[in-house]
Amino acid sequence: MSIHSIPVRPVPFPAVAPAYQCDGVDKVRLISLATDLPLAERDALEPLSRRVALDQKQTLYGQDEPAVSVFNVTSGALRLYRILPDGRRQVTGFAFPGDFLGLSMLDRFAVSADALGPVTACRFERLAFMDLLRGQPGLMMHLHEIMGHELSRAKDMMMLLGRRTADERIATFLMGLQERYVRIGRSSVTLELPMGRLDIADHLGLTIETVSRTFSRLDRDHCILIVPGGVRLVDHDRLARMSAH
Amino acid sequence: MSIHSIPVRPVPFPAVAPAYQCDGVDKVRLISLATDLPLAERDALEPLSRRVALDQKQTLYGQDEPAVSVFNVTSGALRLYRILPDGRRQVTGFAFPGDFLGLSMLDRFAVSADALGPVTACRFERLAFMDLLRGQPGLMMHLHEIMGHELSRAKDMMMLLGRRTADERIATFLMGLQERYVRIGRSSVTLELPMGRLDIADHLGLTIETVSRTFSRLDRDHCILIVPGGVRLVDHDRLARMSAH
DNA sequence: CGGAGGATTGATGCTGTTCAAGCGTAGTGG
DNA sequence: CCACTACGCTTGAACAGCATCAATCCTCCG
Repeated sequence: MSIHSIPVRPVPFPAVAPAYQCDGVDKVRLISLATDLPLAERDALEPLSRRVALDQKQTLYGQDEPAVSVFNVTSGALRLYRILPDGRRQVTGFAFPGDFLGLSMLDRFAVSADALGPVTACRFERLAFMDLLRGQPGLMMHLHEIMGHELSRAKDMMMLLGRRTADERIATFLMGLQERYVRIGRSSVTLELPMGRLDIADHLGLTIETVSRTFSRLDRDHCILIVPGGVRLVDHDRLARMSAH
Repeated sequence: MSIHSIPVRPVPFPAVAPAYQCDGVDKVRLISLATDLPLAERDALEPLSRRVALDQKQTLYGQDEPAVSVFNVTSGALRLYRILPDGRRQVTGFAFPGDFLGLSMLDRFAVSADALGPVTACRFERLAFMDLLRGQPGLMMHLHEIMGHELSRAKDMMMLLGRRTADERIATFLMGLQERYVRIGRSSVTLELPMGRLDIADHLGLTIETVSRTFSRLDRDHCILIVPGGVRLVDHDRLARMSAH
């Protein structure tokens, strides 16, 4: 088999070095560099934190469990979801490096969270975290602001789930994911999709078949290119028009 | 026409005295008694506030407008919504006495808010409000918690919009509204519906026709009783089962 | 009485679901 | 190296739930 017969199979996604390793030599940074937090505030938090590592499919916490911890994701991706008694599932979102989980700091978790692949995060004991915040109004404000953005995205999702077609949902999802990847400094030509089709379906309020069909059609129309483990956004403009904000 | 021939038309909903009048004699309480806030914290806020009054259909603020204010509703009801360029609308929620609006305190409002009927609210200048919070970590925490609940309800909405049938949506909506009315101390036998069918439809991701048909069917099945301006929840258990949490 | 606006009801159609089969790749063991 | 399985994804055909279009009704109000 000559070197030229190597299949066109695109290169796997370059492994992004976990953020906590990017910082320097002697000091290990636990809180993801992708966070919105200023350095000083991260420094205030770090002493409280402990590392956690999860393998694929392991769960970080379950819905309605007592929320003893707050988390900051440092590498990998998680899915956040709720399940109805009869098994119907709504994936409320996905978490990536830099994201905080459990920020609302209620007594119990509002959703379940499990790992889509290997994940590292740092964990804060919730009560200690809250004590710290009481003395750091600036940091508290900042976390409040982050939560405000989360709430705003939740309203985007309501619009998407309540009023948009399948095509629009998929397009919006892809564009949104790309935007998020850019913010955390990942290459934006090709989108890694660490979640499966079923996760996407349960996120967008569709079935796996509809997701698959829509992906296929977008591929056929040269709007996207389906590659193993992700998609390449080919016709960015058309996607943007479809997601029609 | 004898007194007995007076139509069975139920009595109009008893006007709930605006909360700010319930407080005492010499001191006018601006912040709604229905708030979750402890008295001491309300006292800290009040000096900053100014009353606002709206007539039906007047708007309190528009989506993407610079958010110069934060509000606390004292009487009446508002609808909160977003609109797509092509006119599709998602009503993200309704606001009742005690509710805070604009609590995420981002630079711009995430949704539009307008009055479903006469409304009074109290307005806080956002920056002054934030300054005050910096000195009141307990109050800040409290508002954060309120926002946490809002986020949790937003996730309920995602589940509802993404995964539930029309019947379930209506049942869940009615049960949820009742629960809210109970919390703010309103009679719970008969539900006032200050919003129109179209508002409900745009809230639940349905069309006005589907909402109307579902209401009619529930009425026919003696599950609810449609009365002018609202509904009476007759078969509470069946509704609860339909909303199937 | 007449008009306006919201709500209801009916007939029809479409989008996305459901059910079912087939495909591709990865992993395993002979 | 090749079966064999497992799992996720894709594709097709038929169906259903809700949307759309359109007409009518009801109630409030001038």
